[in-house]
Amino acid sequence: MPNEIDLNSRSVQDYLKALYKLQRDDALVATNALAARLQVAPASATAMIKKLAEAGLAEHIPYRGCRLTEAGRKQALRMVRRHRIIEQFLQQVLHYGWDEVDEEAEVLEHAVSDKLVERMWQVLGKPAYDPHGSPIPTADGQLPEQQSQPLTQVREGERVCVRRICEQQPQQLRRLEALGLAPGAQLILEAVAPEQVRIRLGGHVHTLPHTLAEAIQVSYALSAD
Amino acid sequence: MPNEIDLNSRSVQDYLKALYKLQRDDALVATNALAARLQVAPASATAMIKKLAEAGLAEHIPYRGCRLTEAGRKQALRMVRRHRIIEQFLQQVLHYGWDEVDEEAEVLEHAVSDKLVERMWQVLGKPAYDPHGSPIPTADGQLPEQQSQPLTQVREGERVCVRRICEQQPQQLRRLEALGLAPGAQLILEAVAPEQVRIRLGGHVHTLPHTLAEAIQVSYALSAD
DNA sequence: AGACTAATTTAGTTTGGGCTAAATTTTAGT
DNA sequence: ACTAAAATTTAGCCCAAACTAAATTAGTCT
Repeated sequence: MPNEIDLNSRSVQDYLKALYKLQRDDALVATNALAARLQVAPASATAMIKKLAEAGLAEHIPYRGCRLTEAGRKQALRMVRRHRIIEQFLQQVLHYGWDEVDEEAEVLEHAVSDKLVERMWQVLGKPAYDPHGSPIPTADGQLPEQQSQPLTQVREGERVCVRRICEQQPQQLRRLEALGLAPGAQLILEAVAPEQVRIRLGGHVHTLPHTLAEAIQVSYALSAD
Repeated sequence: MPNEIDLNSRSVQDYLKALYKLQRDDALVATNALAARLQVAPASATAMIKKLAEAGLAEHIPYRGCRLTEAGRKQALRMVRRHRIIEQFLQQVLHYGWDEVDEEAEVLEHAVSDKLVERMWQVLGKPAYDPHGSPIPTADGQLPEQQSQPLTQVREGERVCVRRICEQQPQQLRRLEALGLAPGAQLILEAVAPEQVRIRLGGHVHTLPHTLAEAIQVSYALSAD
């Protein structure tokens, strides 16, 4: 039943990854959203969606949208693993900066072999999380989830441990880095306002834009990893 | 005059590199030879040759063959540089073996950015030669040539220094490695027969097939690099 | 020189993945 | 409920780079 398709095709991989990133739970992803993400005309997205559905990688409900099947999700996770490992490798071994990493990884993830990815992962010490605290999917397609919530959801006055910084502009990342606000750091949430969030970190009080605070995932756990 | 062409296209890069490898001095390269090397139908090669000629990267003499222009040679050398640096990086940093390196580099050389290649080169210590002694073209497209000759051309009884091992099957490379016959090694040529070549290396005498001995470039210099 | 063979080029197709324009379906506003 | 706007799909096209089959040119042997 699942029709033939080239899983190694650059386009197929990009669509799967984009679909994975856009999908919230099992809601449908709009064709337009997918096309916008990939900088492609909506008609082109439709064409690819139909091919993915043919191949059993996605489910297509015409005029409503589409979502990944389990098989599709697995492939997508494979790409996410590649991407995260490559990014980390570029940073740690080749001394890339935050702002340079993503573009290069975007291309490389389609070119490296499984073997190369695993070698990089070994050289890095087989990490389960990348430097932002994002989990690295395992080679067999499992995603180690940690329980955490956005900093903006926490009660004021709570002491929390930073778990993860979700995808951000390089500039924002550098700002957090300068503050020492990285996975593992502890901080106290002082106040949440509609636009700003005030925190205490290492004896200093800082004010962050609300949108940035939303990307900071934290938990109440004391500090363990 | 030089018409537009995508220098970043995988195919274009492969054709340029193949042309460079096949070309001896400024002799013409046969269309068939090019097609065979790239595992492509002769007609496909013709089509690409015409595009390269259009773009000023090659010169095409219909029904006779083609050769690279200076511009084409420069691009080809850029690819050779990438290939050699990637191979060396895979070996030294990611612990690849001889037999695994080439396939991976063949794909990666089309995907990495100039920046990434230069970073790899730095991490490797900016080598001018790869582990076989093949020169790595410089970033601006110069090829550092060393004066050397095939082992089979040397007078019997001479003491020579190994400069370079030209492209060989992984199996042959491992054999030489086991003997300690690598660039920098010194040996004495004992005898050259039509099929076999006898050498003395590190106090032992070994016999090599003539074809393998041809791929060993040596010089009379005492040992300096 | 003539004629056969091998090499090369031309002509016409295919495939993947884009595109625009037009048709269709869904959604929202009154 | 009806209609206009927005989203989506269909239809038809383009381009790069491969292919096969047919036509052409070069080279060699007698």
